Amino acid sequence: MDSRGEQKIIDQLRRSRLRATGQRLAIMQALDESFEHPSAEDIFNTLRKAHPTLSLSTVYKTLQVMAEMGAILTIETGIGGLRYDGHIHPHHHAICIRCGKVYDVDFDQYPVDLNRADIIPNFKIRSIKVYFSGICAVCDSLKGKPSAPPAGD
Amino acid sequence: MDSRGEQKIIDQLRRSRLRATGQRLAIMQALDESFEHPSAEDIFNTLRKAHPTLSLSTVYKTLQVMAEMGAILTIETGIGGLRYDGHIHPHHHAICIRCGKVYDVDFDQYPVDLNRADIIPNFKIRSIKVYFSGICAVCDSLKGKPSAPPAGD
DNA sequence: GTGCCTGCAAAAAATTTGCAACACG
DNA sequence: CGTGTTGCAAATTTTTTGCAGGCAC
Repeated sequence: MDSRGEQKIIDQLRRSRLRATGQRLAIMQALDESFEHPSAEDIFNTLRKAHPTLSLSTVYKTLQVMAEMGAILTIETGIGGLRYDGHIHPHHHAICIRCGKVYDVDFDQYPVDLNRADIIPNFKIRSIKVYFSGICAVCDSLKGKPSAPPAGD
Repeated sequence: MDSRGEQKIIDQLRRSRLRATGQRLAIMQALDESFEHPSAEDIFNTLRKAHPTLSLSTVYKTLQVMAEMGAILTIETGIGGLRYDGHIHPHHHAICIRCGKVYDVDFDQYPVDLNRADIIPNFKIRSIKVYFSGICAVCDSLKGKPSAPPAGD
């Protein structure tokens, strides 16, 4: 493992007084290489061949720690559990409410103001998330129209 | 129950070819009257006195149906489960990642373009959600700084 | 009446926790 | 070597499902 940011991750962990363990580097690398917005279980399954002793609960704990550090992003799909994104440059996500797949949306395609620390008095904003929720092309081609006109949710 | 929109809700259900049952009206009314962004269980607990036979699974099913109709909004907090909002005028949400409380943010305070059906080719957008995630005033006053500088998540 | 809905209980899914053994620094 | 981490299993939390009876239309 020596994806573009191994040392950067180690430094980031150290700065947070956390140890740079093999599990953490493996999980970070898996996220770095995936563009599928994997769940904790996805990551676990990806890594279990190369790391047979890795446990699912370690994956959960590690993802939590990294999200708290700001090293990765969490994506709430509203379908099933949380998903994770190792690519933290500003961008948005489009989530299919039928199949749960998550697509990236360029920030430049839908720019928003990221420096608005004062939206709510005394609320310390750590991130602004924009989700486009709807039906993806694949699902839309599979089924007919829903009974009610799409809106909300 | 005759909050401002009982008949409107019945019509909305009918339009979706759904039956207007007492449970559905009660749940809708509870959402209409709450500004706490309740969870399914919150709603269940609110209604159980007046509706002793109401079941939690009915609450889940009803909320799901209403979200699909676009009659209510779902809020993914990333902490615990889904939360619901009966007030569907355009607005955003700020979520405290420590206590899970959800605050409303005026749309005018942070306007975004809601008519961008073309962000992703062939993706049918049903809603655009903007979440501000961070630490609310109450939680911030309770604890000192975290070990790492806030960012991401 | 007919078929959609509900309630109940049980199952599934998603995540957290306690604790002894282990390894990073 | 001491303390943060891990792995394992069990516990929680959140949501879904199957099915018989009930109610809206």
